[in-house]
Amino acid sequence: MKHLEKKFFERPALEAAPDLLGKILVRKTDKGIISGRIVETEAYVGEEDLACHARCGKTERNKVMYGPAGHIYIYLIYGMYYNFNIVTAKEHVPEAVLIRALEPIGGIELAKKNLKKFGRVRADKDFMKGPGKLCAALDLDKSFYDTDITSSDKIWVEDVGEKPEIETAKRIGIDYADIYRDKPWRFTIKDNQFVSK
DNA sequence: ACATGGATTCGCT
DNA sequence: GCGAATCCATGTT
Repeated sequence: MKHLEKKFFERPALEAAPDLLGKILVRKTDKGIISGRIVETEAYVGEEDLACHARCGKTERNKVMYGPAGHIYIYLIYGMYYNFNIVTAKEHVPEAVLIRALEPIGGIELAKKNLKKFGRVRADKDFMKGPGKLCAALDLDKSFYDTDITSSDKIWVEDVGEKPEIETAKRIGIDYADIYRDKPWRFTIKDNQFVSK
């Protein structure tokens, strides 16, 4: 097992997003370790991509996307859920990969406890399915904004050498994005039950 | 200062 | 399938 290095993220999101499928996301808390296999990602590709938060240029909220690859872009959406992204490409190029779903591997009881603490979300078998629940289960919040995932000891990605069969689909929840809403920039592991709808 | 709306999820119809 | 919950960045008074 090796941790993904900065080099992995220093390329276009459209290449890094499908490559992250089958990798293991590991979250180390003071109460224990939670891990899961990445089964669903989406690519957000720069200012031209109308679904990307960088579509209106650099702002206080999205500035980390303009920074170095491998840093975490996490933000609150709809007042109650966090979304977890990893910045890709190079500095000044605002691209990122959204992690949408994990297949639980380790620390499942701890993850369910985190969800329960979060309150609004049920801790059922789909507890890492969907970006909001995923962040709640992993106890991720704004304090991880701009964390370097390639050097942090609290969260990292491991390469287990798996090459899953990949499917592409349209992205979710971006109906406003005009022609970009139909781009096949969502990547999933084929036939995996933990992929969200 | 205030109004607006979003890369979501749940629960009810 | 639709509305509510609910925060904060952003754009407009």
